[in-house]
Amino acid sequence: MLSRETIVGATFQVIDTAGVGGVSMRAVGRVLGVDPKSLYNHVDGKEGLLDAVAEALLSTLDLPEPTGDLTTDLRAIAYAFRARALSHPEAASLVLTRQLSSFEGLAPIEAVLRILRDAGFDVEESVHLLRVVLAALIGTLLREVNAGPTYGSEDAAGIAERTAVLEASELPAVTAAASHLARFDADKEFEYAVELALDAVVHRAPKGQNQR
Amino acid sequence: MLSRETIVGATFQVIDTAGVGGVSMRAVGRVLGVDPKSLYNHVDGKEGLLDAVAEALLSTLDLPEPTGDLTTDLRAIAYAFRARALSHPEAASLVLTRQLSSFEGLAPIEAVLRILRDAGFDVEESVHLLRVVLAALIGTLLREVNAGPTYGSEDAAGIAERTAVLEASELPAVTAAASHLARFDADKEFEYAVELALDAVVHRAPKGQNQR
DNA sequence: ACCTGAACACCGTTCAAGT
DNA sequence: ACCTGAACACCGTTCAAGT
Repeated sequence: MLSRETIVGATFQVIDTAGVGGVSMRAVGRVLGVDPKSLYNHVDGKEGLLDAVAEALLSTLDLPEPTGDLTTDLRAIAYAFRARALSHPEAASLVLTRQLSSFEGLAPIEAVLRILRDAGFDVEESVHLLRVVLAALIGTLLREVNAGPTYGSEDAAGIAERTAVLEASELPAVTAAASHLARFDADKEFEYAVELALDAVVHRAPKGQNQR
Repeated sequence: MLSRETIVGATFQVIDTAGVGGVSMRAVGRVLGVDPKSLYNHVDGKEGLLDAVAEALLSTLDLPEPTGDLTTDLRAIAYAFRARALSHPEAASLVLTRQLSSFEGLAPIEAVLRILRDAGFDVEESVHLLRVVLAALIGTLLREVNAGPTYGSEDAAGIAERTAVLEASELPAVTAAASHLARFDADKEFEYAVELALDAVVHRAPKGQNQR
């Protein structure tokens, strides 16, 4: 018997081997040895299936226990989110890109709002901060998964080639920065982004609270 | 006679009426009254066509004249970028999402690096800042175009409905912030994001420079 | 240099009929 | 309640043949 769960599982299988672009009702049906049309009994078309995949990914995000320290707690959530998104790199763009309205997506939001509230932010500013920080996180992760492992810091030949291309532009600032632009260390970039975002949050925190 | 230019133009037509999802070689061919296979003489398949569209959008970004003031100049670029991305809202996700390697994409990068360099940042930090700020910008705009006009601040009924859904979650911090979470004013969110990012940049700027 | 006919191997989805 | 046959209206792309 078919079920929503097994269908989502089969979709992960397709995504892991053929990418999100490889997902089709027919491909998923093939994995399950079932007619693609049967899927419609459990899932709301292809869009609904992809939403279900994104939700499955988010729902297993385990939120770290809060310590009471603003930056420690926000940082922990950011890293947990990244770990989850990268657990199926090919599926990451789904979580990052879909407008999720399900309950699944609300737990992390609750966690972040609670931390900000405890740090003394008022509700309105908390929502703004939540949105900017999340956008920065998503933008950073999106670049990371788009760049792919090809863009790693290892591949010396690739770096040399990209440096050459950048220098060929003859734009002075680009040329001067070429060797840095050609390199991309995902871990370091993420760390830099998170620390910058945390700085910005702390910088706006009301005084006399527990953030330091 | 067909040309790359007319093909890209026809694709914009398709995108503006049917969204990115409506783009197909056949649909573009139909607009031009031409066999879809003919497109392959001017464009590298569908992927290449979408790249060309994104590049066309970026290439008409006109960069504001620098004034020499760090925040003024970065802010001007951010707003110019947004205006361009939103000029064809349905096409925005292409510019925001594609890994562009063309010359077109380098001009804005040159501009930003030059501003950061003039503010006294060293090359390595400039590249980091460029990447974080761009990621934040992209994340913010992606949300904006995904949310769509539906999520405007006008629609009182929609806001009420979303507030109710959020409150139904019974998560305390989400409930407390429900009325703010249900609202989304794209202009204000963008402004907040930009000012936060600029604060973060200024905060890291070497002293004794021209940023103030 | 450019266009297209023939051809191939794909898609998502509805709906009525079966169990 | 679930599965599927028949059917429809789509896709992207290659390659050889035409002008």
